[in-house]
Amino acid sequence: MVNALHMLGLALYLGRKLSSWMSHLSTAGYRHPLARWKGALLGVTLKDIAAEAGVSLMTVSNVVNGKQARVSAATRERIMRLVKERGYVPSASARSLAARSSRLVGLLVPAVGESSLTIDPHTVEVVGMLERELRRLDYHLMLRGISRRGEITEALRSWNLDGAVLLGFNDVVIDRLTAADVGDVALVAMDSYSENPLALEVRSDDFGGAELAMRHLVGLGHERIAFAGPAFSDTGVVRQRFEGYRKVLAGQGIAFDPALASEVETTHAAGLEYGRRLAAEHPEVTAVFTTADILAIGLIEGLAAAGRSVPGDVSVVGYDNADLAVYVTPKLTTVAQDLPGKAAEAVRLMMDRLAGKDRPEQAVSLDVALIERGTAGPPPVG
Amino acid sequence: MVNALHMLGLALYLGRKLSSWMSHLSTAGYRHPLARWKGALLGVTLKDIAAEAGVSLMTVSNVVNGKQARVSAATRERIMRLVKERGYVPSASARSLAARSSRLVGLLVPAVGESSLTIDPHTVEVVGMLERELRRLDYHLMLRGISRRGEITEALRSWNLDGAVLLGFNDVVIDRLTAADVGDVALVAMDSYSENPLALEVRSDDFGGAELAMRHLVGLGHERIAFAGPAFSDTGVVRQRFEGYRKVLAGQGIAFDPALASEVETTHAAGLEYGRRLAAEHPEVTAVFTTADILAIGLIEGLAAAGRSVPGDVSVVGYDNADLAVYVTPKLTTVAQDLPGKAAEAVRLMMDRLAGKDRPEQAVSLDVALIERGTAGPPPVG
DNA sequence: CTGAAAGCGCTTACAG
DNA sequence: CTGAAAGCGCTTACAG
Repeated sequence: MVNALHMLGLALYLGRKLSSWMSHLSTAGYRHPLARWKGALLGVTLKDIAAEAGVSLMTVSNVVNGKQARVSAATRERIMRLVKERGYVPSASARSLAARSSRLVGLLVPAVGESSLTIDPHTVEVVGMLERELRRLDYHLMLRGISRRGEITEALRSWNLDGAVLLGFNDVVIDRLTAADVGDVALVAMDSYSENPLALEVRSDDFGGAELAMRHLVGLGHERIAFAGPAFSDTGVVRQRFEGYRKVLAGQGIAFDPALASEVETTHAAGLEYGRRLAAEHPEVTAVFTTADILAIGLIEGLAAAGRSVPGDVSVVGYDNADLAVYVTPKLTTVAQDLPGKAAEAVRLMMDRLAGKDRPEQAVSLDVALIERGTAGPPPVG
Repeated sequence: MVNALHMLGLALYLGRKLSSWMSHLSTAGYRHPLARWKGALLGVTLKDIAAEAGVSLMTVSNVVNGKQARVSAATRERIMRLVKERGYVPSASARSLAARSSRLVGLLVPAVGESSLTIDPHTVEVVGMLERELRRLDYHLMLRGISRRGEITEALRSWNLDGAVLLGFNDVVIDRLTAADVGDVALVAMDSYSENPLALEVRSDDFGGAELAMRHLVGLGHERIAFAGPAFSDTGVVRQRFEGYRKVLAGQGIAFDPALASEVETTHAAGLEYGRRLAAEHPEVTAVFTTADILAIGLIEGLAAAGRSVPGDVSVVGYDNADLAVYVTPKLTTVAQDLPGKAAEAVRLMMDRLAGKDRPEQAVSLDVALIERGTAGPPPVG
């Protein structure tokens, strides 16, 4: 039943096409019909439009591409109408092959082996914004998980990408990219502190964000302040935040205690476990600066499980100002990044590069802001 | 400084290429060098490999595409080595143009005008899983926001997509798709209840999910149960859940009270506002079934603000089992969908269709499960 | 097992 | 303002 309907729809659609199809057959000689089935279905090409309009391919091409100066207003009108009527859509692969540009931008995201892409909420927003900016500029976006190093190059090459955004890679991965890998793709590395001149860099002021959080905590009167984040000994975003933490500590004459800096994964579960441990092992700590909201929220729950309340006993500052931050009680004090700015700058840098401009000397660094809510207060008295 | 480094890298890379480039110039006559700059950079083609190996284009093509039977083991070896050495990556656009298939799948998501894609957490997971499945099958994924109806067709056509997944569209949008729009693209409509035979449908058992939630609530002893979700008068997912709600009510001999079914947006803020209103206007309500976790969490906060506790005074059941559900206190009782199953089925249907199999008679419907946590309990006594 | 020819649907770089 | 030719890098459908 359903299949019958399906076939009916197809048949109706094919009706229109059939006559031109038949005549094509007779003039061009027999070619296995199924071989060109798809072509026949999707089929309106520049050539078709040109034939109907009685002009050359070139003229239609010029009209479609808006090279107005090259075509008279009259023929332009006529062609535009035909294009609309026949539902002509240019073939992007043909364009990409013939022209220098594919108008295709890759969004490359790390993928761990066989597991699926884990795009954190923070990244998702950036993806959505990138897509919009790029769509406005008439670029298309290709989403690709990268599980082996060589896949980056493959991705750039095979689809002849004009640009690509690297989202969430370690600095070392960016560092290792060579000119042979990159070719002339306009490559933007987001949140990277790599010095690789082949990549354009857009990031937040991570060092400054940590300073903001720490100054707030210190201003509130805290002295025993812990730090929690993933892999902060590496270079990169987390390292910067760690350095910001240490700098404020040093500025206050507070000695850095390595026992108070913990490597904690960016998950709720890891945060929870860390909270329990912290309460047990370091009861002297009155505040924690974390590098992610989700970690902070887990931490707060872990602290609560150990009988320590936030912000009464311990103050907590998160990072990212995720939606999540206002769903929990008390609402999370956190550092907000300028996500729209990040996306916009990434696209701007890419387009500048594509337009042949020189790479800027400095990486683009976006401002951050402290959002004071309910999880940071003065330390408990006594 | 940075620019100098950049140039240096480029120069080093170009070194290798330069000699073949020069000879090409002299034999082929002068062509504006910059015109072919990009080609020169990315440049290893089938032809290059064929020339180096001393065989024809076709032979290399056969090797690269794994048509083993057609090439002797010896030449295959030699060619494989060259391909590796020279870092040959096939041009996807050339393939797409020459062959019947682009190995490109579109991920089409509604975009409201100029605003950026809003991909809810639930959708993000599906995207990640789709990407992985598709990548394993050697397909690429194109992410595209759709703001006008015609853009669906444009997207399918311009990149000659083999398949596409429609994520988050209203049923009416799916309904209106014609064979001319779809062509022979393998189209999967996720979470759609459209009857359009041109789309393959994958969804959860939304009706059953509502039944599960409602039976739980009824079993706990509730009788005044409210329903909250967006646009449930439309067809589609939310409508199905609404019907499930009504069916259980009817089964229990409880009269449906339209005043207890509220149209509430799927946001925390809307949930919060709804919670306040519900507490004020319908103090008799002892339980609420909502169509989204985020709404449920807002609702719980609104209820709390009005002095009503969950689950003491009011029970709440969410939907989706978002990560969020366990971050709040008390943890959310909710209905979980089989997200990996959804992604896997979508890909399976698409591949079957691409392999020429008939469209299945039935839409694929995935099982749901009730996750009992802390927000649903017996109604207050008295 | 191997290859020469034609063509996919466009754009580029010209010449008129 | 308009168009004929060459070519982008592949695959298809053959013929040997």
